[in-house]
Amino acid sequence: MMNVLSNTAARAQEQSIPLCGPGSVHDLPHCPPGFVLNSRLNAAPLLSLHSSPRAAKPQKELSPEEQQELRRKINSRERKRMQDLNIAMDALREVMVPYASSSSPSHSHAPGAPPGRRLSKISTLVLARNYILLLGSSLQEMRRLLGEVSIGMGVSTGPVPRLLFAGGWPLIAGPRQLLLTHESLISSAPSSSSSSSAASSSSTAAKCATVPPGPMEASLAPVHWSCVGATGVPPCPCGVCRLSRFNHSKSAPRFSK
DNA sequence: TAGGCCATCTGGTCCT
DNA sequence: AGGACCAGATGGCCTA
Repeated sequence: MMNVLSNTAARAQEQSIPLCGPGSVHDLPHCPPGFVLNSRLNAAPLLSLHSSPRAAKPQKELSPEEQQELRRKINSRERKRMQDLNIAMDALREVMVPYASSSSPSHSHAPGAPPGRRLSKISTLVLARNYILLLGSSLQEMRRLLGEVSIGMGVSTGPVPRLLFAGGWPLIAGPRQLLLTHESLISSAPSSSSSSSAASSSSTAAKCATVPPGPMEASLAPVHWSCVGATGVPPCPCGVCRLSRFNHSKSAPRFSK
């Protein structure tokens, strides 16, 4: 694990050197001579900030230096954003890697992730989602067993935690839904799907018939732990379902920052 | 060498 | 208006 993580950090550091070259916009004051310049930088000059199709609005006149400075700021923000995203992804990996390594290769999505290798982003996300679904179904099963036990003992709500017994276990569907009940989740299911990133990929397979209609239903359905094909379930033709069962619900509004 | 994965740049759109 | 978010393009690195 440490190897994986340190390797990740090293590689990230190595690759975080922005592309730069003569006349290009870069944040680092030092730029390796002969560094390969992204051809797009040549094709799309920075001054296009000025003449974008969006320029219907009156744009403030900017000197080339100001435009360059603005572009630097924007690039820097974007880089920071992506680095933060990667930090979060690493944190998620750290949680998922032990789980991933404990399951057989055919059980994790990760077609390209042999054991011992860092989980790719897509593998990490798919694995995390499956893990959450498993927890959901385990919880469901636990409730059922507790119900049977308490009925057999002639106890309605004794030592059994009320929340658990009543099915009121807090289910988290999003930052704004930290304490929702089962029922409220179901009623709000269409608007409480995952992030917009997942939503964007979901748009490609809205007609997928092999996936459940909503997040709650998905969590209640039995979880398949393998890539499609190993379970005997015919694979969905869409690109996402090839990776795992995936909920193609309509995209949710963005979470506020 | 092809393909997968990734970081970065960039322009567009949406939100505050 | 400025920032956040997104997706396309591009090129580098790594592995089979």
